[in-house]
Amino acid sequence: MSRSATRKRIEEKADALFYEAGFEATSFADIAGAVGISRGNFYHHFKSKDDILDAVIDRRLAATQTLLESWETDAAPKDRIRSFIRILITNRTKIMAFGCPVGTLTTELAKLDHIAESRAAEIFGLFRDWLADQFSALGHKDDADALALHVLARSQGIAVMVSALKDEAFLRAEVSALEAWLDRLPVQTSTKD
Amino acid sequence: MSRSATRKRIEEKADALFYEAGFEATSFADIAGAVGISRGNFYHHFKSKDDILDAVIDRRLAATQTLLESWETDAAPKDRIRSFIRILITNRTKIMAFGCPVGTLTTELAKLDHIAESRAAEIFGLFRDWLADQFSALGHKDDADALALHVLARSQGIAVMVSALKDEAFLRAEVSALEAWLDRLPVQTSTKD
DNA sequence: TCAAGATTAGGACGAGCGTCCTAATCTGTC
DNA sequence: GACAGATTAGGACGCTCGTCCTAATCTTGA
Repeated sequence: MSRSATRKRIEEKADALFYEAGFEATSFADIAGAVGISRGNFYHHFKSKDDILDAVIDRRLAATQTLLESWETDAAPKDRIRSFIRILITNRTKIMAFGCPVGTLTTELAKLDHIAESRAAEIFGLFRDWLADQFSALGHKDDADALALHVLARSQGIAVMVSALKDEAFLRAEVSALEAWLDRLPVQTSTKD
Repeated sequence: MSRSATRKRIEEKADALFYEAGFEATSFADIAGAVGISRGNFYHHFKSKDDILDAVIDRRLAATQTLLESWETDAAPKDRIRSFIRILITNRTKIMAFGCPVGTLTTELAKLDHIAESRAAEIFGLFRDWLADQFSALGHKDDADALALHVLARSQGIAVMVSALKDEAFLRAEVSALEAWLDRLPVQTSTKD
């Protein structure tokens, strides 16, 4: 198999395992077993475990970019923000089992005092900036960033609690509450210009 | 040193290390080094690593009970809930570095598929029930539990985001927003009886 | 004082970890 | 068809893990 194809398959499986079992708890043997290659073959593609983590974070950054761009088709900013909130519903099964992939990875890397922590947190940065753009478009130029962080925090809180409670009704109730908050948010048309 | 005193010291250090480095990443050698005893001596006090985890969870359950009881001195239910919210301010340094001890432990144990996950989640249960009692006292009998979970989720979200952002200003802003939400919550005096 | 039990230190154990090396196999080019 | 380089499998490495064992030391009560 070609170098790039194998690399990609390793990244896919590593991504899933880091999410479902955690970075520390996932061994080379686990990834190799999932991919179906030998342990030794690994170092032809990645020179260390941290190297795989970097690739996984790159992957997630790219996937996030693609996701955000796909929502640009929603004309109204509020609908775009709603698309973000709705991830919780779309991915509810995985979130109930393993939490949010972004939040849980940054949390784990923070405890491990891992150099890649800040890069993992950049995924939050993408969501943050994109959400802030939407709130700006709603006329909330001054507090766009604060509103973006508020939505992120609310979403993270729901993810943490639903993975602890394993309660889908709670998830749906809190998502509805967050959407209601968004609906109540006044749309300010620019007074100047 | 007496058996109980050494046990207690082990529990204290294990508790701190599980919080700051994670359960999986903390080894017996780490705990032994922190306590100042030999590795081998461990098994006179705890028969396995899971056994220490159980003791740490017991410790946290008891500490949570004590904390909740200490807030019973606040006469008004809203002040009691405010005491809960203010943990985020009080423990801000540790939360910024390591997240919430309850949320991060349950998240890690969920990924590890560890038997103790449900016991760790019981700590959330204590906060949940206590908060629900306070909302009931405010006259929100029907949605007391939902309101309790809402406050828990908001707090968890703040903890996750602040540990990713390392931004105390964000923490304070979100705590203020949550307190403002609490202030706006109508106090309903019972209509029957 | 001395026996009995509690507590301790230190190391052995098998297994698994991340890493690295070597040799075999595959793939594509002249 | 043969050679060169890419790709692979498999195992060795040094280390650390959780666990367990044994022997030494301390504490306590008769």
